Amino acid sequence: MPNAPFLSTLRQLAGAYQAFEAYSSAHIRTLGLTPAQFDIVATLGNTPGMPLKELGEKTLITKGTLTGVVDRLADKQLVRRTASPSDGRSQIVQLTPQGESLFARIFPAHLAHMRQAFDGLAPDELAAMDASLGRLREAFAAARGRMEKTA
Amino acid sequence: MPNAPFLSTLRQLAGAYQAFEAYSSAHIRTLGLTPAQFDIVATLGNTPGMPLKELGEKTLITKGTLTGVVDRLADKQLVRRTASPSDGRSQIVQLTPQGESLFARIFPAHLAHMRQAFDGLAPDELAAMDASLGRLREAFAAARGRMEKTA
DNA sequence: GACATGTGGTTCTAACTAGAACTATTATTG
DNA sequence: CAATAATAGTTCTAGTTAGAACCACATGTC
Repeated sequence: MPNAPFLSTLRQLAGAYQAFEAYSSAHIRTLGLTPAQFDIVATLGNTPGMPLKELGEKTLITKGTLTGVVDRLADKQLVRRTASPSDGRSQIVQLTPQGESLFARIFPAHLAHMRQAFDGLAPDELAAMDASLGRLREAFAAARGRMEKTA
Repeated sequence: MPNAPFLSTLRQLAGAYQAFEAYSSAHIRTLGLTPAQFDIVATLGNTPGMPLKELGEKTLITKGTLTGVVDRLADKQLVRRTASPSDGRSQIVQLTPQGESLFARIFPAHLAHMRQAFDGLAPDELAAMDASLGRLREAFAAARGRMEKTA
């Protein structure tokens, strides 16, 4: 076990993410959305809309999944699809008026809820976490790049 | 945006976890298992087996999900359920011989694969990440505790 | 020992998930 | 400009996911 110290880091990463997810999504569900749906509403808020492709990049949701999530939001009248004028393949997604008003109501509430979790953490500690996590992501991305080259 | 520095930390956390998941699961799939299935085989490896409850705690998989994942592993003859002698409600899960041999084959391979991602990271940097992630998880767990008390 | 309460697992539902195959449109290249 | 390759979305499949309702066994209390 001690000969693989990075395993501990992986467990911590999974544990921290899981704790975040549990804390965040419990609140989001009380607001009537799933985490993925909230993610999309939050990303579209205060924007004129964007193509599905861009939405997928920002929310880290892959395109096959995204179609279904957007479908359900459209069923709820929170979101609308329109054809892109510049690209015949592309669909622009934007909030409907109902979507906008939901965003205005729940986004600040969720922000406040998340802020509470950070109460005990000092700003410089946050900055250190930011940096650590960034390097961790870089490491995985770089390793993935090496892998794909080999394969 | 700058008035909520913790949002950046959340994005980094999600991004780092996603990158880890993508890197890890791409490899696991080439080994013929899903990430959840690998998690269970890895947890049961080198143990005499354990109740579903304990397996769920170690893998962070909730019990409703766990039943299905174990079912599929049992279908593949990698895992076996036996009734607990001490508790009539409890099911002990353990690797079959095929499961043991699969574990012996793929676990070291996956460990080596993961180790590559940490190539560029210094040991003290790893230790710092460990500590940061631990505090982050604590913060969410504490906040969740406060939430449940209020609700 | 009856009765209330708690706990381990399963089942059910609705949703998310990645990945692969597919369609339609756009870009590239000879 | 025709053939080819690339890209945006959708569809399909198999699996994971959380949460709630449920069942059977276990533990507490009186």
